[in-house]
Amino acid sequence: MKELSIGHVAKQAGVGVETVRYYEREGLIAKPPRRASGYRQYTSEVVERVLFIRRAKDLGFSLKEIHELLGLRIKPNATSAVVRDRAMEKIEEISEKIESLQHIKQALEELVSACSGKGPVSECPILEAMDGKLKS
Amino acid sequence: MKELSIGHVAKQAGVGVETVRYYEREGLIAKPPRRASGYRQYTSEVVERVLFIRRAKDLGFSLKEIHELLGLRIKPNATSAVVRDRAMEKIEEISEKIESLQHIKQALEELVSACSGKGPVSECPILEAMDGKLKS
DNA sequence: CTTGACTCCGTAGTAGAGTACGGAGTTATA
DNA sequence: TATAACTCCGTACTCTACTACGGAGTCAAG
Repeated sequence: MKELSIGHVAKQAGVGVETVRYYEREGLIAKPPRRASGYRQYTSEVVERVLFIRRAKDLGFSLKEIHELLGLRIKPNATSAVVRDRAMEKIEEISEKIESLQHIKQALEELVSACSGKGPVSECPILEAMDGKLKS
Repeated sequence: MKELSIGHVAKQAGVGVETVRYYEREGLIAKPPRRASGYRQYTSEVVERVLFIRRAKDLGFSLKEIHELLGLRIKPNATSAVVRDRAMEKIEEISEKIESLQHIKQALEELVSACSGKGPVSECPILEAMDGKLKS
């Protein structure tokens, strides 16, 4: 567990220094201790956290949702039904996302195999390849 | 195939009228024919298209990426290697998204089952439940 | 045939998520 | 120890994706 400056964190997480400061302001990462000089002093855990935020953002979660996601924590035994329910909602939401992505992926795969010969033989855009998959 | 006004399209796709016009301006949906009065005249296909855009946006694709996605079309036989490659890139990208979502889902599931007793018994937030899954 | 809802257009405003700036102090390395 | 690179902070700017406005024309239900 080495001590990291904000620049090191940023580089390791693949974001800009300003982004790290921004996430701190927004409460997505904890305010780290400071050196005498006022410089922020991180441990490598924060790198994981930033990577998680980035990934989740890429998956269509807003920072607000990510905040919620990161805040979900359950004390074993003292199982708060509220938190549990929030977590289960999230799981449901994520399952739907996975399904949608699988549909799009399938459509693209059909498209790549030259639409497997079926359908109007002219152009074959992705939406046609998706058939009725849009309903789900 | 009934004729739809912009308001009907918007309602059926669950977006605002302004959003439909915006997508038209951005080239995400085709400019529809107009009545004598200048009113836009749609077929229900555009509803599918808007639904697709919405779904894709929810999955973390930008409108620019969605534009590309919608533009992917392969003429069977005249298989343009370029388009094919773009499609395969997208497939790869989507596979990664699915994997990430599965990791987050898994972590949430562990969390719901009270972190299955392992790890520091105190709080058990999502990042701990994700172990080293962040690497992928 | 009226009248309330709908549509037209261009322009302007907003929210979310960064990104840039600039002057002053700090740190690492040659 | 000099000096380049890094960090501090607050504020302001940018980009994306809408969302609202307003006045004038159009449509459709009663």
